[in-house]
Amino acid sequence: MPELPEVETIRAGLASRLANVTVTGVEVLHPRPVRSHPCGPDGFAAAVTGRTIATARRRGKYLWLAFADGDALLVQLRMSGQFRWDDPSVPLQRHTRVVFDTDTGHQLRYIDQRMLGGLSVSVGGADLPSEAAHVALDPFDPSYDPRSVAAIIRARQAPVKSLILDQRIVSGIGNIYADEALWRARVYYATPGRDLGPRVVDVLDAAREVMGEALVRGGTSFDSLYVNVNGQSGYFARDLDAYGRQDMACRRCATPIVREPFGGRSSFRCPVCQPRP
DNA sequence: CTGTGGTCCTGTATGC
DNA sequence: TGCATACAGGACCACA
Repeated sequence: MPELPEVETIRAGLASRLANVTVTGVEVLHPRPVRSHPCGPDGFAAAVTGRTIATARRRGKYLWLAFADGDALLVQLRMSGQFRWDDPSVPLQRHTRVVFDTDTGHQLRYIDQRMLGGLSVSVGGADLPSEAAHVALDPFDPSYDPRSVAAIIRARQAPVKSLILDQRIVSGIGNIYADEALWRARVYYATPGRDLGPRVVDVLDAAREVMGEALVRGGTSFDSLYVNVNGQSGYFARDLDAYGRQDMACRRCATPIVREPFGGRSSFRCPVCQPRP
């Protein structure tokens, strides 16, 4: 569910609370989110108990808690994963899957309605888990080079939206910000990468711009499925120009926004600003 | 290698 | 009131 601005909001919240915090106990309430651990839920709990967290890091939508010993707890929130930082007296909310007790007295709680996401221990992964090494840099990485990303996109014939959603090409962009970037750049989502010409740069610039604005607002939230570690929603939904605005007036030309199926999900566009070629 | 579609899950909204 | 269907901020995998 969360895209880069939401994951970054969560990462910052975790980093500010978890530095030098030790995990004193782990309770796995549902086995699925720890399915990738070879020794099952008990093995996962044993592997994490006693670890001291140094910080929280991120690449694209991949998030991990870097342990002081060089290993890491890798987190993929996917569609519905979230973290909460709560006092143990606060009742567990529905869909709580894993509870971490810490030496601060507070609990870190992993909640995931759909359980498409998961937690895993990455040996030696404190700096960059090998499981996330295939993920490209995101637009806010100091080493991000939009020109090389543009070159990759212009060499492909797949639809531009598929390409900017491909986390191996550029990371952090999901369905919301893809539609927002394409709206800002006035590009039709199914335009082949190789037909974009100089507009590739517009799309990439727009993606970074819109995600940066969303980050300042604490991310995009429509409901309780995205909240920060305090349980609060982000405020960017009101600023969206395309996503979720079916039949509402385009903020540039007043034409009703249309929703169309694409790649098994929904795409929103302005039929005048982003015409099909 | 490239592009596409199915799949993993649960919950909610909508229509018959 | 049921029941079926579609859809949801993601990403992996098999297949042509």
